[in-house]
Amino acid sequence: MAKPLIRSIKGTHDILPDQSWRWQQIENTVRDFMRRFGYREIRTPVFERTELFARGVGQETDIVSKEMYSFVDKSGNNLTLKPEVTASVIRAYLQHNLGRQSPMTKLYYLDRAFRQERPQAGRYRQHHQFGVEAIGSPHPETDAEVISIAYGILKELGLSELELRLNSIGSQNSRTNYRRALKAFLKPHLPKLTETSRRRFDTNPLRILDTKVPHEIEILKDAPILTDYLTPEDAEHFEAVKTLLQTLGIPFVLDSSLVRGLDYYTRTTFEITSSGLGAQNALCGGGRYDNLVETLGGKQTPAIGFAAGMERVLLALESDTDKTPPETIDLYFVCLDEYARPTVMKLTNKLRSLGFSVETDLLRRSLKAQLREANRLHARMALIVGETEFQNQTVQVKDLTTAEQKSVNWDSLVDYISRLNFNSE
RNA sequence: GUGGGCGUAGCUCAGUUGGUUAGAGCAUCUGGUUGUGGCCCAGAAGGUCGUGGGUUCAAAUCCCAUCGCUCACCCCA
Repeated sequence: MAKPLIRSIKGTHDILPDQSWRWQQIENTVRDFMRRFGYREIRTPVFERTELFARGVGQETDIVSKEMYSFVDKSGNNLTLKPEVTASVIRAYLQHNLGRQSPMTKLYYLDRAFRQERPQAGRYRQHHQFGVEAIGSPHPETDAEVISIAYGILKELGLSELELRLNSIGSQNSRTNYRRALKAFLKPHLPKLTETSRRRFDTNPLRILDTKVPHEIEILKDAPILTDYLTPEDAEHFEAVKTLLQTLGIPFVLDSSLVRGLDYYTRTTFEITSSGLGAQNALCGGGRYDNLVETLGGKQTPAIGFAAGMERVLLALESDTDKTPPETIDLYFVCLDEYARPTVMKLTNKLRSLGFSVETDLLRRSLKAQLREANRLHARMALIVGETEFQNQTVQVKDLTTAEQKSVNWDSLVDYISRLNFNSE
């Protein structure tokens, strides 16, 4: 009767020491990139009032209507593990009046999101994202800056085979025009459409463009194109974004079917995909959301942002290269004598406080076992204290690459080690 | 929610048409003379063959169920 093991929740994963160094690498790159672009970190709680997402992301979206982890707490509050982070960031922006401090607010985050979908390659129930929100400017330079951050980070992380897909879904007026045209076009085809598409015909016809059903894609080939229905202002904005991207040397392809599943988007939408990622090939998605701040109770404030999926970045990187972690330590302190242990601990901590990475044996194992361990950890030097050394107050310092060994007094050990140059590999 | 594939040691996998003590490599541990790592050699430890039923003299192997993992649809990071 073995006790049943408790496993991690489906669609969630432990990040073990073998992998965590990769995550740190990405996080460091992101943070440094954001610093250079002048974005400051914001951290928001893992859960929020359910209403925030219902209002912000949109009641009709799949995310809100069927994928959220929602629950009622002991006080009767309706709460939800955040399924995306933009709504939380804007909530915080409004709650703390960040817009009053300066007319332009540039924020970034490293966070997690939760959605109860069926897991598959590149899609998990808990996933990690990094992203930015640039709040306050309606101008195309902001769009270009945000896109260039997304593109730049992915490039800097070492990804190739990237494709930036770009579209404009226009403002409210453009979409009203287009919706009318699209519905007129689709009406005669209605009987041939799938049930979901027929439902969307009434609730959200633009989402029909997202279909992956072959015969629907065929029908939609002749559908009116949204960018043809943009108001002059929206068209001008879109042109400016494209020109800026060209100036910045960022290649893109136009994709008029790029609608995206969150209701708050306006004007510019974009996605960066990576080939060789399987079905979930979007590394990053984002766009402008000029009405969200107002929807959440603030005054009309234009904004744009993106979110990138860290798990997918990792997947894409692995198919690119497979580097091994650069794990190595400076010193391994071998102790063979029971009475010497306190002294060895003291010297070890002394060296650690000076910045050296030092390991010691915690299992009271044999000399042979300890040296084997030192070797496995790729220690540069082994320090050995046995009965003789303890009595003489010395340490054997052994270079593990050359096997040379030297006796050094306790008093001069720190000096001796400090003089060694560990940094020249 | 719908479909496909897969579940044998920590990891990667063998396992003949059901047949007796279920194997290998890597990793781990201990030794190869008394206090010196890597390479090599020897040995050890580690598995209720995902779980539960069924068929059979006999099941890792066949059947059913269940759970888990995985991929795709859908959706999106």
